[in-house]
Amino acid sequence: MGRAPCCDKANVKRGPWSAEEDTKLKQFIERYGIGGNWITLPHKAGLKRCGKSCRLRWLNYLRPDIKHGEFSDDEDRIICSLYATIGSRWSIIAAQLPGRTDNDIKNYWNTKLKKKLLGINSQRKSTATANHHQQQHQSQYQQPQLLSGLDSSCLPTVATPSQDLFISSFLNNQYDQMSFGRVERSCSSSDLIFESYLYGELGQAPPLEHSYEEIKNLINTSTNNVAGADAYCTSHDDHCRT
DNA sequence: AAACCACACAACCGCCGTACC
DNA sequence: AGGTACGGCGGTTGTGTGGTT
Repeated sequence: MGRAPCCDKANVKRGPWSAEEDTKLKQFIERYGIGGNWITLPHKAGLKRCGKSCRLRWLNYLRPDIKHGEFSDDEDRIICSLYATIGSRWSIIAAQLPGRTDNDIKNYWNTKLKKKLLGINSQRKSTATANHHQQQHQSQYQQPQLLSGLDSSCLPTVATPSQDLFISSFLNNQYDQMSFGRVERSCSSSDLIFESYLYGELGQAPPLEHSYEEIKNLINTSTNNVAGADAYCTSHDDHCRT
């Protein structure tokens, strides 16, 4: 038997929030706080929404300290560095970027940063199809824009059985537990550092122990290797094939 | 001008850990 | 000790928008 649903789905509004709902939620929380219970909050606030939906709306959009707009290069670097170390632990990554939410970072990674790493310009599918061979050529010789500009000090050291495998995994977020386990476990970075992330004791991305020069160099040639193995991301669907 | 397509981002879903009874 | 309710998380889906054909 599964758990009881958190709300009566038939009687709650779903989909995009209206300005009026935003105002109601914001004013209620500013006046009374969350009150320790998201499930009862919508009823108290006069909203026909699921408590979880209210929580998400507040945390990801309405909170006063939310930072909207473009990610800076520094933020890019921090995200890349942490992603390489701990994988898709968005909440932990978000904890290192004040004003950014896990959802924000996750979306940013999936839609922009991953492509930026791959050095793929956002091109229309039709163009991509028409220029498929040309793109393959570009992906082989074009340096990944982000990593080529990275300060190696911001990058973690990662020791994996196969560096090529790491590169493609890093780019595609496909960590394989059977082959090399979770990345933070195979890192030479200590568990202590990882714990620091967890408990938010560091106000900024911690100094990482070693240079990532080797990985950086590999990244520079990775698209060559990856494309050579026919394991590249298509420009239109983010799905990587091997 | 309309249809189509891809992208960006908001929102939802389902699972997990934990606190509480 | 076991069950329940809740918060939090990551993955996925839905929707609006703008560009292209």
